[in-house]
Amino acid sequence: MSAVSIDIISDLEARGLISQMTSGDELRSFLSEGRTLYSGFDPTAESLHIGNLVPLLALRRFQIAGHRPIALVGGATGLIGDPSFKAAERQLNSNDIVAQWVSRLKGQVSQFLDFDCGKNSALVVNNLDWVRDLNVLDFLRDVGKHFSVNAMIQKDSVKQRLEREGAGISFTEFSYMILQSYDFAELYSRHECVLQIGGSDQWGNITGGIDLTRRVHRAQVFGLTIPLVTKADGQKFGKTETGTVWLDANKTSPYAFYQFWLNAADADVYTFLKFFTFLSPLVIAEIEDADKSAQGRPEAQGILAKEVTRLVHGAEGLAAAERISSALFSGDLSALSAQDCEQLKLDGLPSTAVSGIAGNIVEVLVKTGLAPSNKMAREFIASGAVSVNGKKVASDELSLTSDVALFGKYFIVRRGKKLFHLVHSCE
RNA sequence: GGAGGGGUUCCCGAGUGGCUAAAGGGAUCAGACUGUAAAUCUGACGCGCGAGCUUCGGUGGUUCGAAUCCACCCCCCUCCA
Repeated sequence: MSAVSIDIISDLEARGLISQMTSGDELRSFLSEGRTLYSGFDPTAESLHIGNLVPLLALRRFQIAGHRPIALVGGATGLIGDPSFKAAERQLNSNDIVAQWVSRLKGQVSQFLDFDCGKNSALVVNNLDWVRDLNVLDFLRDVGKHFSVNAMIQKDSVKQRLEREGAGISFTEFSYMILQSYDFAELYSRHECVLQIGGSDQWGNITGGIDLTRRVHRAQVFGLTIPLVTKADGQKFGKTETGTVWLDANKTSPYAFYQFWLNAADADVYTFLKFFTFLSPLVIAEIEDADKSAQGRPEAQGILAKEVTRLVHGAEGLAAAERISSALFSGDLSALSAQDCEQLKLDGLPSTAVSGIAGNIVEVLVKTGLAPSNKMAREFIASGAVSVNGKKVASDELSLTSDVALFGKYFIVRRGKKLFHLVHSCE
């Protein structure tokens, strides 16, 4: 491979994306030529979530810098379950389910990488392809022999499971590290893959792979980990009231996705820009300076939401998200066309179909989940928190009838500042 | 196996016969202020329009009346063996 122009390590450093790496200076000079690297994604759900985005985008960053990324989908490791820093043993998923998830993740992972750019075109692989036919005796003799249990039980990632009483760890999960290590060695011999990246919880598994590759192939390979995304207020990143923020548009709509980023705290937003966008650290610093000297609303959240939504859901997904957002939050729903209303539903605004007359506002609030009970619904109305089609609801007696509907059939019900629900009659 | 302590509304945690749907704090939600922020302030926070109804590990009991007393059972923690 040829020399590369971008010093990827410096870029990652400037973004705060490096947690740990093996032999730093050596790795840096090693990367002055185009190399092959990989990161793994285990199928633990039917979709990746925004936490997976950081290593995924890191692969992309390496690719842009001239290296060849391999996205490994863990069809084999996903059958075992990574115990790293997990408090308890995991439930095994069936072969069918995992296989299904693997094919979904392959698709998702692929949208972030370039598969047609010459020498550093990306690759997607499935470790089941080389683990499936491994036989137990060969595995124990050829691979297992290189691992010292004494060393394995020293790893931080499994320590609490070994020490905490009541938790425990099965042999199955304990073997996970070996399996992942084997991947690295295998990718080295198959594709000259010399670097593995991953979240900081993967350090133990990565160093395991480095050791194995050295022993089996007498080759030096490297590892680099990325910090976990944390929030300034100490809360867990990537969750909302409704749960995990997924990359799959069917699980988290582009609108909801966009809103998630738009609501990033000031204390987090510049870090997120560095982590989740390809804007240069310099540009991000400029944005930060501008926001600081200006008063009022900062620009950063808007830029972040725009960039990440476009990255994950494309220009169309972004357009939909922006359109819905401005319609809902401007309060002026009169600008919406009948088609827009239909579109809102498709774009992922939570919606409920009702037959005939939608009914009393209290019932509607409960039915749509905007209020947990009639009592609460009345309280929300009394405190002026509810509006229908942009008009504040003044009485519990309001009925949603066609004469107050948009285009005779749509009601955009709002509770509080940011919660919307589309009610539409279905005939 | 022996001795002690405990299980209260989402969480922590008061409450030891009526004034207790149950103090206080946290979380959450709403309103005001703002930037669809933060901080702050106000309010709500079992269900019911309401009279009222259902809650305090479980099941029975005492009582006009129990989260509070009694019996048995289940679970958790500490100390001893």
